[in-house]
Amino acid sequence: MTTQAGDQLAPDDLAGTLDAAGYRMTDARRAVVGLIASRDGTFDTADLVADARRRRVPAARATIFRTLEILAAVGAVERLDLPNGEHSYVRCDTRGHHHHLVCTDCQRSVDLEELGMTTITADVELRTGYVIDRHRLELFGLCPNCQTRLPS
Amino acid sequence: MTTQAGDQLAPDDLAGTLDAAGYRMTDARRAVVGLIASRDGTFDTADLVADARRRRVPAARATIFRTLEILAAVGAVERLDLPNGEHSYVRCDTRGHHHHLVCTDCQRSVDLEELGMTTITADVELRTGYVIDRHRLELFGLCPNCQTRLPS
DNA sequence: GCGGCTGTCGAGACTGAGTCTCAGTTACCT
DNA sequence: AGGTAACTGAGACTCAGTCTCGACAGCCGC
Repeated sequence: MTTQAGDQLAPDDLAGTLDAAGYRMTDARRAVVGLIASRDGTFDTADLVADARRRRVPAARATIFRTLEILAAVGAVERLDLPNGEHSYVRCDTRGHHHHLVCTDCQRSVDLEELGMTTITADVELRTGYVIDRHRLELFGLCPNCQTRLPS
Repeated sequence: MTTQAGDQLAPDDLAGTLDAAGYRMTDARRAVVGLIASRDGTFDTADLVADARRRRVPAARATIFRTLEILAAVGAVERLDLPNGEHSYVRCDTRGHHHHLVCTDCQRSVDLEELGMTTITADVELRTGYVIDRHRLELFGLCPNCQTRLPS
């Protein structure tokens, strides 16, 4: 049910996913996927651009943005908004509807499936008359590691 | 428990809130609060800037941004991220922890208190070992009005 | 294996939300 | 009423994200 942030967005799977969705597997895309795979936790576009430059990976800024957009579209990556207002991305190790629990210290993230939100949304629909078709839930806290590392 | 988006952020209450928090009540701030009060549903900074210009309200762009920041700090307004990635603000008719349910068509918003998230977060803590100290939950759907207005 | 069609790429210009600066103004305390 | 610190407006600035366009390279059919 939960997936550790370590096991992976296998680049090969992704190639298949992109292919199936009608996208070409190019060097630049492979490179960006590689950069993302080597990241732990959340990251933003500036991180990737810096990584690409540092590792002399062939991927221009615009391409990184474009690839991220595609990866988000196929659900390999998700855009999220940190509590501080910045927004960043996380790898999704899970496909389909899920949520993210992000460590506010080390940024490491865990995917969470099925949290019983349907009960809550049904209740809200009943109370308000709205028909709910989408929700965004993000959880933030300290991961076990950071808890021991940072004795509050 | 739910609060209709119609009854208000009374400007006077707000003056009190700002005062208590050590902020001065200036013409510009009163003006911005007025603009927000006359808005229904979510809005973004561009909306307010346009309103201010149209209504010849004395509030410069920078001041609108600054005031919005303060109002968010005192909880009179909340910044949220629409499903389309844009981000905007909503008036909070409720103080303290609550969530927003936003109509994806007319943008009208309803405040929701206590949705039983503690059960969920406790469960997640148990499963993951994280200590959760914050979450963001936003619900999107069609309000009763728009449901009848837009026979799908 | 080889064109050719088309999707993609890189580089850099562009856009626009949000921030910052600074000199002038104003709310509020005494 | 006067002093002071908070606030304001105007406009310069920043920087994430988008767009453009000529060059390039996957991938399909032959």
